[in-house]
Parts: sequence; structure tokens; C-alpha cells
Amino acid sequence: MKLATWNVNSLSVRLPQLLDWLAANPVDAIAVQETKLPDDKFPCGELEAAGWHAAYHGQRTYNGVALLTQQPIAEVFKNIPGFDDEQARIVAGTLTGAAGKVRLINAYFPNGQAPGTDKFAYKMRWMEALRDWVRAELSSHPRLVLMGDFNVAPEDRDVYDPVLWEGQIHCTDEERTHLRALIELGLVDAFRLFDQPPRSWTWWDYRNLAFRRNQGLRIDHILVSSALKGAVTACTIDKAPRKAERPSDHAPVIAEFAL
DNA sequence: ATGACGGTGTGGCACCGA
Repeated sequence: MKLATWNVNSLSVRLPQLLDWLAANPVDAIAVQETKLPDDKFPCGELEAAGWHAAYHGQRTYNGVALLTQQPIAEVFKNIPGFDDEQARIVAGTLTGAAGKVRLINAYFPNGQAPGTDKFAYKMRWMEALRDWVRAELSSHPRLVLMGDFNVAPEDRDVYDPVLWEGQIHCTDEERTHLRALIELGLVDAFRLFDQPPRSWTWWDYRNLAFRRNQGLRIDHILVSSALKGAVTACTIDKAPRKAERPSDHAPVIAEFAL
């Protein structure tokens, strides 16, 4: 089984690239963030024509998430139950394969703007609500993958210039503490199960030649539950789509499982 | 590095992302 996550920064703009990437990278499921499309504008037709099932939860202009799968998924949830959220940031579903069920949660964490702002407070509340929900999901679905754009760089080694970014959004102690609390429910960062090249990022600013200079952050993650940890055989970042004409500012992350 | 770039909306720019 192969899973991927990619913040495409507008599915309308990136649909051709996404379809090309999926054709070259035959994953079983991909979690897509920042579709920026209301559900009535979601390109199900084009995706279906390419063989993809889609569960999506979107809105105009901002946010929006989708799970694209080769097989149909069940138990689809949108957003966090009991957490009243106007922003479309979560879609979840259950994949059933020959090796059993795997629960997939696709999450687009709030950006948070800057510490001390209302948006930062919302990010913290959102992460707390997510943790409570994931705890419950883990009890009913021990084989669980939480993947998406977390908008948090877990450690300094996930930041191209930790001194410049110290205390800045994505790198604050408060965000990292919330992320650790989520992980302590019984999840592991698939990327760190393996030796990785130093200076591995998933996002590079569009400005200031950041990609060419490899100045980025690792903020897109695939977390797997303890029950799946032993099955993970690889986790990589594919920088190729970031080199395309009109790229997303994020690169896809792929995890492979012996399932 | 108070900037930069890119997407969206209905714009002549502002807002947001990260």
C-alpha cells in the first residue's frame, strides 16, 4: 500500500499536474489540501475519468480537502465531530484492502498567522479538538493514518534556518507541544522512521528563490498509529513537482507499507 | 529582509497563505 499527501494550493490550477503525478506515482490514496473549491465545483468527472474515487469537503477561495482513492472508501467524515468549524479542513474515510481496514484522516491544519493573534488561538483550539477526536478514532480504528499539511515544523532540523524562525509561526513551542500531544496518543512520524537526507523540506516559499536555495520547512506529515508502524517500509518527499512550471509551494510526501 | 510570489475574488487592488 502506498499513501501520499500533497497541498496543491488550488485544485483548479493544479489538476493537470495532479493527474500527471498520480499517473506516474500509483498510490492507493492521496490526501489533497487547499483545493479552494466548493463541493459543486469539485472536478469529480475528470478524476473519475482517470479512475479515482473522491471524498471531498471544500469551500470557496480557502481551505478544502479531498481523499482520492483507487478503491471506494467508507465511513466518510467531514471536519471534527462536535467542533463547530466554518472552515473545511478535514475529510476522513476507511480503506478496506486484502490486508484489512485502514482509517485515513486528511487534515489541513490552520496556518495560525502569528502567535498572539485570533488565528493562532483558533489553531490551538483546532489542534486540541483534533487530538480529542483522533483519540476516539484510534480506539475504534487502531490502524490509522493521519496525514496532511500540519503547518507545524516538529523540530529545528525541520527548519532551514531555526534561528531566523525561532518563535515564529510553525515553529513556536506551543505549536510543537500540541503536535507532540497528538503524537503521544500513539502515532509516529513515518518520515523519521528512516534515515533521511539532511535539509529535507516539504514547503518552500514562492518568494526569494527559496526553492533554488533549498530554504524550506517540513510541515507536511504522515503519522501512522502503533499498529501500522511496523508495516511502514519507506517515506519520501518528491521534490519533482516543485520544479514544474506553476508549481504548488508544497511537495508531496509518500509513505509505503508492507500491506 | 517591514519586501519578495502566487491564488482568489470581482479587482483597478486587498487578503491570505507559510
